[in-house]
Amino acid sequence: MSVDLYEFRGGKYQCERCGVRGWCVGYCAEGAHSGCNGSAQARQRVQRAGSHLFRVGDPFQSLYVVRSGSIKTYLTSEEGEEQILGFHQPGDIVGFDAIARGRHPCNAAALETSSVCTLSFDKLTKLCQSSPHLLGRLVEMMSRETLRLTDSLLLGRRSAEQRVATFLLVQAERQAERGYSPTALTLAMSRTDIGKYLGLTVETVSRILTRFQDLDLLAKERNQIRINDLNALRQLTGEIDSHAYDGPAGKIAML
Amino acid sequence: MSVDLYEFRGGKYQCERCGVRGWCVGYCAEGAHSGCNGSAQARQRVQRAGSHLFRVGDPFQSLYVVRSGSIKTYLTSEEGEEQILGFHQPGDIVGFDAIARGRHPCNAAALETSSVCTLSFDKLTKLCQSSPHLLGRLVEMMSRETLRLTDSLLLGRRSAEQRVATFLLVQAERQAERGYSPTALTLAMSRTDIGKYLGLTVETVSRILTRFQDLDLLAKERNQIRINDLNALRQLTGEIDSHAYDGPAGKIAML
DNA sequence: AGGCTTTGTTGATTTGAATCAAGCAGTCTG
DNA sequence: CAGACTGCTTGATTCAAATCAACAAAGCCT
Repeated sequence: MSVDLYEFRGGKYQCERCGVRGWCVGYCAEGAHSGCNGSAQARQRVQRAGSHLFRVGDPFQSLYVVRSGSIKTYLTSEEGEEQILGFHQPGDIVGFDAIARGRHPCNAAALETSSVCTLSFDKLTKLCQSSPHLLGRLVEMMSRETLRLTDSLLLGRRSAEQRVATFLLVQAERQAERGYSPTALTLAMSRTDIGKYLGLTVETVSRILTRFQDLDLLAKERNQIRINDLNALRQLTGEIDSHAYDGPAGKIAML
Repeated sequence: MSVDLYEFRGGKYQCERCGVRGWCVGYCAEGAHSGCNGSAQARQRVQRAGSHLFRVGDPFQSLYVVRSGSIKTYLTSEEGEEQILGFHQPGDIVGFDAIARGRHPCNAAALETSSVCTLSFDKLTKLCQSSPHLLGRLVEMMSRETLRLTDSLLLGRRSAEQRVATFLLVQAERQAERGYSPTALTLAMSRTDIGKYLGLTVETVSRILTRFQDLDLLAKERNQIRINDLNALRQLTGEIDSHAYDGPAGKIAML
């Protein structure tokens, strides 16, 4: 079985040197832990900017682990308006929402050139039978997804300013988790996409960002944002419970 | 092991005559399906109106299956404002969001006298090792939860009128799923709670309900709502994709 | 380079829902 | 039973964000 691993880019060997393996269910599924004698045969795949991993209605075969780049999931209303459900970055898993009905209930597209690993869901569940560790990991990741969604849900009930401030801090925190500077952000998404994600218009997002700049909380230049005052921004979120993305023990708290 | 079943109210015997067993992971866990030789030892428990199943920060031990009545999950912001995350009815499972961090990230309280079954999560995961069917069911229910949250998320981006109309239709659909009339609703929650759930003020909810009544879409009297024009209401939602709660094949579509 | 499109910013105006305020109908309580 | 309370409704006013409108800057083609 482990012969297969080398037949696909993204097999065990790839996993060993993958930057997100510590987070990755796929890594466990490759037999990294005792009690597992199979492989989910993760296949690595490159997505060009704008290309789709899947679209609404596509039959569900596998979960996707983002290895590099970023992916957005979204829905389009019949009036043609796009609603962005989430931005997914390295280490994130996309596709849990498709399990229940066997079809993807949303679209997923790459925001920039990205690579993802494809995890066969059938194989994954079979492997869960022999690996309690993997099962725990899978269920934990799904639970984490409900936390992320709950956070987004609550964010939708806050003011525009709070939404934008929170968005920036979450981006900062996620960069910090991955060892990048939390103050020098490179946004992979357009202002329009930020608006579609936060449930605001582009104009509002733009206005708030310039307001933050005028207050010297940040400096912006195209998709580069330098955060000058992380604490002030944190005040503005009016947040209590950012419980998602708490990965390596909320690094940003110390910043 | 199966001796235990009768030591708790809600063991196998109870499950056999439980109205929600068709939906219930607990029922599978009680050995209803081949390949399962253990029991999650579901314990039935009665909750008085207003009493809590758990509160934010409580250690996570088990999932809860609603058998009768209704449960709300909510968070309270530091300003003391309540945000309702969901209303949970018979057959629903509460607590998935606690798995990731081992603590409940929200509160759960009964809206009326309710009974719930407690499913030990430890035992459940152990049983999943021997029962692929149970594992599939658990993962499916968790996926369904992400769909529910996504729907709530999208609902937050619609107009107040669309939110209220959608809320009523979802309630109607859920009653229909359980064999009750989809047009004669008995709301377990107050207007205030509806507002807290939809991200609107009580006043707005009240105004919209009276507007619907003035348009002869419904008749309301206290917590009793009779829907007169299901189709008109459906038009008002402006909805595309109500993908959650599609249980027994969207019965309401035929109404 | 010059035209074209896309993306972002800024300003003026409108509007949907919140807020503020008051009253009413149940129902709880001493 | 009176008074207080709670839940619901209705009206007047305010306000935050959407909409409408214009323009600037950056990328893209030939």
